[in-house]
Amino acid sequence: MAKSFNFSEAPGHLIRRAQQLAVAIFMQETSAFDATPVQFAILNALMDEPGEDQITLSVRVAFDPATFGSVVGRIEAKGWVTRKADPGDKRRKLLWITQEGKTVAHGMKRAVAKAQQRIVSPLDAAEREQLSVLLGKLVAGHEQPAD
Amino acid sequence: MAKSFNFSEAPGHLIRRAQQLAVAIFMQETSAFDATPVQFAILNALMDEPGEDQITLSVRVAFDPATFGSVVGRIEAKGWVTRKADPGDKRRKLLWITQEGKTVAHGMKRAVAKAQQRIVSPLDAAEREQLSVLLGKLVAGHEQPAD
DNA sequence: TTTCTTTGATAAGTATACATATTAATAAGG
DNA sequence: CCTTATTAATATGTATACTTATCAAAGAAA
Repeated sequence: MAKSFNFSEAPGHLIRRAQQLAVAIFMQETSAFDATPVQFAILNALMDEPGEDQITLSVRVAFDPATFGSVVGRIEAKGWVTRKADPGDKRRKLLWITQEGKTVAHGMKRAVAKAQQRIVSPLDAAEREQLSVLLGKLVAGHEQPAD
Repeated sequence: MAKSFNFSEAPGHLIRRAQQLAVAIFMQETSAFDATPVQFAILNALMDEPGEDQITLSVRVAFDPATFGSVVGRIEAKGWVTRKADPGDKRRKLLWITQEGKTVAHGMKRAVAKAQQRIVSPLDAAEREQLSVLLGKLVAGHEQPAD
């Protein structure tokens, strides 16, 4: 006991376990749709900000830009989004959600909301609020500093 | 605003962001070693329970058994662990940490501990405790039930 | 303008995560 | 004892995540 690192109580381990659970629950609740959490997040973001370029959007949803392109390629292949070169800056590719993409995203909303509820279902209302605040503070605290 | 799902405040998103941060910080702090969080976790677990089989160990550290084998393959290639068939049950492969593996795991301990501290550094002592309790309750609450 | 730097995007390579299928071996039932 | 069900492990295929490299297009500086 003394020699090894106390793994199971480390914040990193708990966070990783929580992430596992969150993804698993999301996939269960949205199994009727052929979309991953990442794919839903992109569709969802594009409903608010149609015509955004990939980098800007990836930063906003906190996804790795390098991975982002391949994810977009997949949902583009499904016909949910369209990529168009920006006439003003030929480096940029602007993203637009299609009608079909909107239908999918809209159809998933209820299932996603239920998944989010299920994730925190072991906690009571006060605890859920606490957890959100703490995680929000944790994430925000690491955002700016070059730490 | 009304049409899209409020992504950024959803527990799933906050958990995912926290996980991103936790891994990034772990990798920064342990950059002097050629090991990932998963690889360290396996080495660490094997110091407590040498001679365990892969499935048992993967369950204990909450890793996917299918992925586990390939991870073990990589740290075996580095000479940190050894796989030996169980004479009593030829299906099972028992894992042993090598002296070299122990040296690596021991050398990483301080860096890993620092990483864990940095992860929760935006929170004060009371908040860290709260977060651990809440995440622990959340994870535990999803463990048994077939939900 | 010409060169230097930055930037959007993609490509390549490694490491996970997980579902599903397969194989070999063991356990259970009849 | 033999057929069936389970189980440990591996293999396959898809989907991320992130690093580094590369390319082309902009922008800035000289």
